Amino acid sequence: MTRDLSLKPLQTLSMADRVELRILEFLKNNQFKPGDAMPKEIELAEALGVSRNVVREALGRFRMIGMVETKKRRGMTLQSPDFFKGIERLLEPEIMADETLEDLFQLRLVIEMGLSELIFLNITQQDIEELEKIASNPSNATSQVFRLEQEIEFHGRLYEITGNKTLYRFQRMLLPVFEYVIQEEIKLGSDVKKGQVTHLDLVEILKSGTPSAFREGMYQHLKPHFDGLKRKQDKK
Amino acid sequence: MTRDLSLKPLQTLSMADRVELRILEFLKNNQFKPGDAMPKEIELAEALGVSRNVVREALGRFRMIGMVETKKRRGMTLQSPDFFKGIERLLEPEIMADETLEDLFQLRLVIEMGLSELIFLNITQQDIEELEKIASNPSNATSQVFRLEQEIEFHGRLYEITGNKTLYRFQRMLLPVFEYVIQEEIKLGSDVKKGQVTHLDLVEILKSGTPSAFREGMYQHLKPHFDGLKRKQDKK
DNA sequence: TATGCTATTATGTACTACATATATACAATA
DNA sequence: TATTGTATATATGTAGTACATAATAGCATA
Repeated sequence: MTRDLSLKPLQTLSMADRVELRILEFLKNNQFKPGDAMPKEIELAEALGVSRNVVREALGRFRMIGMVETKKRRGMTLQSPDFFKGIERLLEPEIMADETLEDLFQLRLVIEMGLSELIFLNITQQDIEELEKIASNPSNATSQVFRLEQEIEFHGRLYEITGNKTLYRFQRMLLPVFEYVIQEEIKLGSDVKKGQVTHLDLVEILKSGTPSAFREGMYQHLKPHFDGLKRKQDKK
Repeated sequence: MTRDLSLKPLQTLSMADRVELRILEFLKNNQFKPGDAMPKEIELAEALGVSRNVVREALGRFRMIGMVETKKRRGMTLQSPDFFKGIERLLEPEIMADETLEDLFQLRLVIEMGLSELIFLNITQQDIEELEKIASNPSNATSQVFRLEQEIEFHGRLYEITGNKTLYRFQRMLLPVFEYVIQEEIKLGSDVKKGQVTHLDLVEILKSGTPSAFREGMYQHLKPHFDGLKRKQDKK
């Protein structure tokens, strides 16, 4: 008879981990808000009974996402985090596992399909004109490189229009992944077709259409990518 | 005459920053892949001509997103990053700026609206049955707390069905924000109405409908939240 | 008033020493 | 032989000290 031996994961947290939690707790309990000044590293270290080293390691994580800002003599201040700031630099498609790449590629498609409501909520006449200008650029017809550039510019503008900075940063972060995956697809010989619905078509919908219609248009525009997903799925 | 004095931001990167870049470059150039063993801390420090301290600070950032894993005597190995692992712990709505909270709340709505294609691509008969079971739970009728629980369980299952781990983790990460924002809304007295389309309605669409129909259903289901966005927008 | 100097101070970096955990090998035991 | 115990080597984890660096504030100076 074999019993289940999975007793306990028993993950002992490192000092830095625990310090991280304690600092977070401290900030919450004392109702720190963005802009507030934080205690000095030494004070934290002494209060927690650990070396300044460990405190710095914990603080480094906060710094990484912009949650604390440090200036030389002035000390540290709490800030509203910018989650993607730190990650952006480390996102190297070449190093990542294929599954993660695939996940992020899909995530981008998902978000793009969901933007519609926010866009219609915030778009101005000027936005539409600018989008039209981008979409009308004849570079579209020439090389594949230029087409990719326009692709990025057009869709980037859509994110900007939402007025959601976090969202915008998020898509900026995903850009390298997107490009990388596309390039790999091209290398593997699958021809990346253009969708039936062009950027200009999308602009037309923005002029007089509904969020719902825009979603459908966007789906058609992205259809080649969705078809790609479908093919991969069928293989399994 | 006033000239433009904005010469240069002149952001001097810290040692740790530069070490971070160098290590990343090193990994890329040598085609490191997830699972590969990395050089020891001391080796890196000596090779780069910096203290082990600085190397550790840089490595700490990699560790934070699970990009390197360290074991005691064995050293470090490169892994595929899990971006949200490190961030998850630090995401404390109480501390964040309202704008960021609002951004993340919107982001969740956006993703939810965009899930449709992935769901239809992956859903199984069993998934549908489980969703129906969740949606049929009578707790729905009772307290607001139970309703929120079901809400989380139902939507969480939708993410799982996509088979996209990154996406699933992402929504898990956003959960506290979502709950927090909802609670704040309730405190402020705005009655959080239920959408016209219920979870059971959504299940029906999954049974025989199309991705497009599901998107529209989801919009109706989330409509109270979108209306909330609209109200805020109108105030400006 | 504007500039230059100086002292102060909190973070940034370096270095050393030791603690801790674990892979590996080998011995001991049944 | 297979399992368990023991020893050792080793890379990371933590501590502590010292100094470098940058930025603030105050005062002095032109």
